[in-house]
Amino acid sequence: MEQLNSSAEQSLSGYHFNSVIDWKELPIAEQEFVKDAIRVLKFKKKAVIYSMRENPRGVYIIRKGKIKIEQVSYDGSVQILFVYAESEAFGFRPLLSNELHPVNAVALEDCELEFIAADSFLQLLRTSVTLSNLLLQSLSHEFTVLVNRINLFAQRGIKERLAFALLVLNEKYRQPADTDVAPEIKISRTDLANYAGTSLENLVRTLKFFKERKLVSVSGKSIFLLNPDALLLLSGIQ
Amino acid sequence: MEQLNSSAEQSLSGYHFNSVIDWKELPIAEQEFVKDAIRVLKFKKKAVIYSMRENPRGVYIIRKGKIKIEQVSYDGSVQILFVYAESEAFGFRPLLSNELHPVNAVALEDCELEFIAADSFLQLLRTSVTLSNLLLQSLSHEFTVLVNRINLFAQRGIKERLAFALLVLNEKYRQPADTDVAPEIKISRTDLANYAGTSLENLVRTLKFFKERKLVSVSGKSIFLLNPDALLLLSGIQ
DNA sequence: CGCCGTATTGAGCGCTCTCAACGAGGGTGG
DNA sequence: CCACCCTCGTTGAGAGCGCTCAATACGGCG
Repeated sequence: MEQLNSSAEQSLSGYHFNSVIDWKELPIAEQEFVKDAIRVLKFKKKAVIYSMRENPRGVYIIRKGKIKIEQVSYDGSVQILFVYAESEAFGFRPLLSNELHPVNAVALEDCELEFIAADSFLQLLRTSVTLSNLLLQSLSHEFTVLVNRINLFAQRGIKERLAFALLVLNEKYRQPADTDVAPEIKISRTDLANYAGTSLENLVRTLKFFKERKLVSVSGKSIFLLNPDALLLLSGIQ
Repeated sequence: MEQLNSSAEQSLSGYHFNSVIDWKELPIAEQEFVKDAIRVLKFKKKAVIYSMRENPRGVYIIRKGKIKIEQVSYDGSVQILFVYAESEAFGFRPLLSNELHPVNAVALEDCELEFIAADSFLQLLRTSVTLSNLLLQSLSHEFTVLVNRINLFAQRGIKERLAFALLVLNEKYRQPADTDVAPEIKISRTDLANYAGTSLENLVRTLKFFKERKLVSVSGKSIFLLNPDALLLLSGIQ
């Protein structure tokens, strides 16, 4: 299982990103600046961290918990775009392009977030070439990922999209030390449906299809991938 | 018509980008560096500028003509992701994130491109804070655009996707001086289908639907938008 | 004039959505 | 402690959208 996992992981690289800003790469002085600027915020499960059309207030870095980034359309349909896990940063992009938030950020679990206010972050950015380059590199990679995802949504059916969604979530829910254990993907059916871009009913049916073929196992709200390689094949992303 | 056009244009901002690097914002010395680094390349219609899985060779800026960025899946299906027009830059993102090209770039018309080799571009980037910031701003905006497009493809039907596609192309095909004339969108049905993410036959049918409702007019391969505002409503992106 | 690539139209099928009913589980108040 | 409710999950049936296959029309070019 573990070897299979890692092969799936590799093929995913163009389809998945960790939005991590590695502060350790900054000069010491700048690291100190960051350390001083950080405040810690706590959010309960389902709490809204920010909403669409708000002004961005700063950068958030996840210390503990997971959050979802979603977009709600005028007709009420919800699309979950990303799930961020420990040590990932979010909320800063509209700061850079001077726009309003295009999405909601909502806590999937109880969360502890580090927060750096917009002015501190932008002040640092103006002076730090290293930070600029880190962000550039990260944004460029994410561009590739998003392009691949557009293709996925434009061209692929639900089985493929769900297979893909599960593979990505499998990485997000992996515990740092547990590379050799199948992660426990703990997410509501509704959220999973909105992430895969389908209806709740269809999601349940497709999940059942996967279960019958021993690709996943389900116990309560938790999903475990039994055969990531087969899912990768199914997702048709290679 | 013109007022309608400009209102559509505004609402499109979160769904559309001009990938322009404004060299004029750089210090004079850097502008000179760029000027010396540029070579001019010519490509015939349908010529491939670069292909998926190739190493990125440098930055291209369009002096004349239009190009399409497309992704081809293992099953042969093609998704056109962007169309770039005069003065837009492309091909540099995988340079920044040190990846292979995830897409093909193909000339839609006979083209004249300015080319800056990878090492020159990266050398400039290492020293130029202004360039870093320009790119950061641009990439962040594009991130927003892509996020919105994922939503579009994941949640919307063909009418909506085509309406949206036409609105974006309308901007791409607009002549610089002609803000008061409906642009002539000159693109093959197949390309348009691949851009809207549907089959050729379905595209033709949907286009006919638009024609019958006086939303567009067609003469040969050229399409003119008669009622951008109605298309905007139809696309449901407001 | 005939050929080839492109565009258009029709018919039938399969996937996915919606609507609707039912089941399971957890929390709350009587 | 149990009955109830409320949310979440599951299953079934039917409708509609969009796809594929196939046939026909159009238009430029040799």
